[in-house]
Amino acid sequence: MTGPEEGLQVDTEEVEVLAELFHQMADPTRLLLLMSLFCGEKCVCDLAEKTDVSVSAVSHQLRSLRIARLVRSRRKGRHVFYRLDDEHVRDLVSKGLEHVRE
Amino acid sequence: MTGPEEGLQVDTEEVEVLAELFHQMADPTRLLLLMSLFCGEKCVCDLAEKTDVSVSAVSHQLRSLRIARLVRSRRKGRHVFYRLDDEHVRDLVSKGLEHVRE
DNA sequence: ATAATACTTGAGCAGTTGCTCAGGTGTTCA
DNA sequence: TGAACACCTGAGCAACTGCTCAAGTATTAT
Repeated sequence: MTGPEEGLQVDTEEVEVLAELFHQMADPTRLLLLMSLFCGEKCVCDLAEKTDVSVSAVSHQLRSLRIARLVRSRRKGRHVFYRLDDEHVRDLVSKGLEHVRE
Repeated sequence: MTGPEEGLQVDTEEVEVLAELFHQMADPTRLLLLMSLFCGEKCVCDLAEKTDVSVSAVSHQLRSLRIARLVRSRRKGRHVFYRLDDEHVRDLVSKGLEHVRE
């Protein structure tokens, strides 16, 4: 009745990796940062200003997102620019938004 | 360069609701429960057995998923059967799985 | 009524999270 | 070189999470 997804086969590690992906998107600050990067790369101080979160807190969260490979960074002079690392992330957030907007 | 999603407009409450949705899918136990419900409704003891988590822990997590409207329950005799409340959840988990499987 | 089964719930606790604060690194410019 | 700017990082702490345990409710069977 549900199509080809009957009997979905997943191992424990796969579930944990997936949970970690959702975990990264499960915090309002990190989610806001990801959404802010939808329209292209931004530096830390821009992100801090737009999200109204301290530079330090933003940096901590970006580090978390970077380690989890949801964002990528590059330095240009004194600024470090962040961008989404993967279009899947954009898809997931968009799908989620569709859901909460019904 | 990113299409119609430039300048994505979201208010604070919307971000928090979306974060809460991802939060529900961010725990390995809850995620496993959701995946177990992909092929149809199951009672608590079946879910506990299949996920190898105690009945009490499963019940606590199902309660959380129920309050967040990711699952729905119905009693039939001594058993309580749970099922996904929304096809969006299936979509999100499937999309996420695609991502972690590259 | 009594017992057994299936599930729920509250308390308590160890582990985790996300923030601030203070100090550090890297880069530019006078 | 030294000051200013942009960012990173570790420590510490209050808040939150997910588990177990013990006790509860709901339903069925005898």
